[in-house]
Amino acid sequence: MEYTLHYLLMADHAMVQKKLFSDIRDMGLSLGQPKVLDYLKDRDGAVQKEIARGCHIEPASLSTILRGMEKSGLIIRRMQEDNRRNLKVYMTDRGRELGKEITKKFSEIEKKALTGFSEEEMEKLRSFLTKIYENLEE
Amino acid sequence: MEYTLHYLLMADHAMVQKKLFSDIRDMGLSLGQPKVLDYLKDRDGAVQKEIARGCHIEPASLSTILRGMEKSGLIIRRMQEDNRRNLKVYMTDRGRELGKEITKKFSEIEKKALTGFSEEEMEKLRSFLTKIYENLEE
DNA sequence: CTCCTATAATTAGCAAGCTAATTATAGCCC
DNA sequence: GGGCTATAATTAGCTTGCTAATTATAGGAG
Repeated sequence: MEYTLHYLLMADHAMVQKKLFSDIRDMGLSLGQPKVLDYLKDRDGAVQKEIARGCHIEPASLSTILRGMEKSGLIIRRMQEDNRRNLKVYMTDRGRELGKEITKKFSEIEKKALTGFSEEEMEKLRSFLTKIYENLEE
Repeated sequence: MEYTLHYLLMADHAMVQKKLFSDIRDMGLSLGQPKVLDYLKDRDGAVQKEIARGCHIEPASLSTILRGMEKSGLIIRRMQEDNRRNLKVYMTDRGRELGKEITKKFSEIEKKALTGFSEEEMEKLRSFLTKIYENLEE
């Protein structure tokens, strides 16, 4: 049985989400939040528009996720005085703390996923996935 | 910038979904339906449980999708007389027709995604993605 | 200054996906 | 047969994600 690329991507993506789910839940997070914490890790203070692009979701989707994160004290949003349309997003201490756990969890999953891969194969895989993105982005 | 596997998978998956979206919409389908049509293509008459497993979604999620598909005349469900818990799912002519278009669409996207890949690279990619799934499945 | 357009974020309404709980049937053991 | 357990599907309630429409602000052209 020859699987399509679409099928394989879907399967892997679903599997990774599934692996994440229970731990995420235990941390009191929902599934959309980890990617935001991971993004903010190195870009604290980013504007919503940028975060959405970096997380590959629409600004409207991000808006809902951030509302929940703000409510549960993971981030705060501050309006920019020089341009009142922009909201910069900052992690709270709690957010930063959970962010670290998420990062650790991501790398655990990645390690397990890549069991048996040589250094060279990992590099190839990464370059293939990047190339696919670029090809479709046109 | 070194991206995590999780990030790259997420990005590619999101991009493929995005590419599908508009064409899917034009065919009158919603995003959950194509994978089911694609699955049924070679397995008409499968039982819901099997379809869910093959599509990497939960039976509960499939249930909702199938309700919509039955309502719009893409499939019919028939109870098995020998085991009244099982529902076999059959494509209608309309379903089969749209299934063919979906398959074509999938391969168009795949072709675009793999632009510049050698035959050997495609094979490697497929084996990597399969391996990742198996590693995580444990 | 006013109008027009562009941009950032949000809201509304929908589909997809999940878990947990429910319903209905099956199968086994006494 | 009666009662336990297992299994297939559905329903309920939630979050994520989308598009389309709305709100608020910015900025340029006349």
